[in-house]
Amino acid sequence: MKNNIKVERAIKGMTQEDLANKVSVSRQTINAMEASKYVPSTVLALKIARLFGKPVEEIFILEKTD
Amino acid sequence: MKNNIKVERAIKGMTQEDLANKVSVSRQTINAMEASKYVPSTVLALKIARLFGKPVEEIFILEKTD
DNA sequence: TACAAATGTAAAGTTTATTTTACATTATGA
DNA sequence: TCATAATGTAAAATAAACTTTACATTTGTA
Repeated sequence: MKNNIKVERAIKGMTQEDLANKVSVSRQTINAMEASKYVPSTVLALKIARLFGKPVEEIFILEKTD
Repeated sequence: MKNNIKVERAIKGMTQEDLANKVSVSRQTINAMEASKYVPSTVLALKIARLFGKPVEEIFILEKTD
């Protein structure tokens, strides 16, 4: 699975820390997510999508290997 | 977070095991998810939503406590 | 009723998400 | 250039997802 968090965050002009605070996770979690180092929970995905005003499917994209 | 998996599964006429096989998890994982015993990963949520032909947000719903 | 399928549940184990702390590197603005 | 903000990264610890095995209960149906 890949994601567009970095792009959406840039559109909103937010830092990783800003986003982390808004969705109540650590900055490292955001950083690792942007680097696709792990798959976030559905709660986190829903919060991020809601914050960015886009559907989950537009931000998190399944890949063939998933 | 709550979810409508049980309802959507009934609409499709699938058993927990059917669904488990389709999204490559164990039947117990589906059973526990339906009982909201834990929050699934985003990959799993995307697979389930795709299978049901509905957006993630229609199947997984954030609550105030999230 | 009886049998089978479906569901519920539980415990132990493995894997993975997330936190915390800490430091190094990179960008940016005065 | 200097200072500071932002980002990258890493290791250790904790929490949570998910698996496997196993059994009990419920439900549908012949």
